[in-house]
Amino acid sequence: MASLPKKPAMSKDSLLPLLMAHVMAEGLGQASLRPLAKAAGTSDRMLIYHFGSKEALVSDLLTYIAGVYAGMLDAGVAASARPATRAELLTGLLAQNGDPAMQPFQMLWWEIVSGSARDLPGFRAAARGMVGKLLAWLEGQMPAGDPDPAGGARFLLAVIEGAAMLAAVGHEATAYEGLLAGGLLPT
Amino acid sequence: MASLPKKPAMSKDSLLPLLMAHVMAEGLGQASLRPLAKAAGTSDRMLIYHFGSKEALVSDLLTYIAGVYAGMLDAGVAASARPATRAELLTGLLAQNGDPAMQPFQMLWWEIVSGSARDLPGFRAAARGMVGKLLAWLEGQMPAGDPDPAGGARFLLAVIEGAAMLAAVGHEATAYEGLLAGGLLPT
DNA sequence: AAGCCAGTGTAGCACTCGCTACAGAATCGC
DNA sequence: GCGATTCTGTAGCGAGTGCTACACTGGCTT
Repeated sequence: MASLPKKPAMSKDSLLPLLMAHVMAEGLGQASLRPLAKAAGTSDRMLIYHFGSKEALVSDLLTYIAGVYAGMLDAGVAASARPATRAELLTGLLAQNGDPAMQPFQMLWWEIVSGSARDLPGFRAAARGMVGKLLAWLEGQMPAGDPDPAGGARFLLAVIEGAAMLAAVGHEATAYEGLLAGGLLPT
Repeated sequence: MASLPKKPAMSKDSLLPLLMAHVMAEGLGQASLRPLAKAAGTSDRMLIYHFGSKEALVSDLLTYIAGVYAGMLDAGVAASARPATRAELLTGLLAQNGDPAMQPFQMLWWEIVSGSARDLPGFRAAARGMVGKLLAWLEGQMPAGDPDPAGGARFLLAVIEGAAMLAAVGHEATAYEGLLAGGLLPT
């Protein structure tokens, strides 16, 4: 016999990817149980059954999303070529953030930041974790001979997040001009 | 007799400050008509009457908030002493952003950014306007002998917004270390 | 076989949502 | 005067909210 003690046709683990997909497309704030359930092929009844409450569902979902994000970064570490300069690294990061494929994630990210600023349950932890993961990844991406990889990664993190925010409000040109004036982009 | 042509006991102009106060305290996403009306001393019925729809109300409210923000900056221009160096300016900005009194506004700001990223009606325009105003103010605040006030202001804008985001997710130490490593803070 | 219990569907509850219909009240131009 | 216009209160609608009560299945243990 296979080792299925009961008959769990669905579980948190099987639901979370589907819920994440829906939240990516529709947003976190507007997500209510019935649409979420429909996207996951279940009923609101079952979501409450598995997660206990909507609040717990959102919290679990944020944790899951943070994990997926960490996995994406880990996968990217193996694939990407180590840049030679900070400017080169920054250019690549900006290009990646600007990629249209990343936009749903960017939208979700600002919702998470907003929830974190208001300290909604689960948001702060997820945001902290994702930033921490990004920072660690960034340290590993710093150029080989960099004099201060740890500090430099933190500096670049602040800069790219600032640029991302400006882009989110339609000031991508301002961001570019700023980074240029700061001497952070290749000449 | 007083000069009341009709009897406009209330109007958009009289309502918007009260609505803004409520939104500052409670958040923009959770704001629904009945609580908003209660905070403004009216009924949901009247809010719809004056603004036409909730969407229009939010849009008008964002425009109003952007105006208030611009006014605050203008008032600050007259009062503040011009800093001598970029590092000094940045230090002052960080201190201001970290001020607990600014926190309700910071929370609201990230909600506006989130709405702008999703392109909700009115959000992008308000966010753009506020950033534009902040940028202009920042240019005026740049040190007297600065070699590139325009570019420098844009650079500082990206940096402080990145630092503000990191602070919003509980990474204020990371932001500080980054700015330090970037040589942007006084030694 | 008997009982148990995790898992699931149906129906519904109490509530809030944005918005509207309808009726009054006050003030205007005529 | 008197209709018209502007403003405001009461009541409610239809839809959606998170969540629950209840019945029922099917496989488990004993």
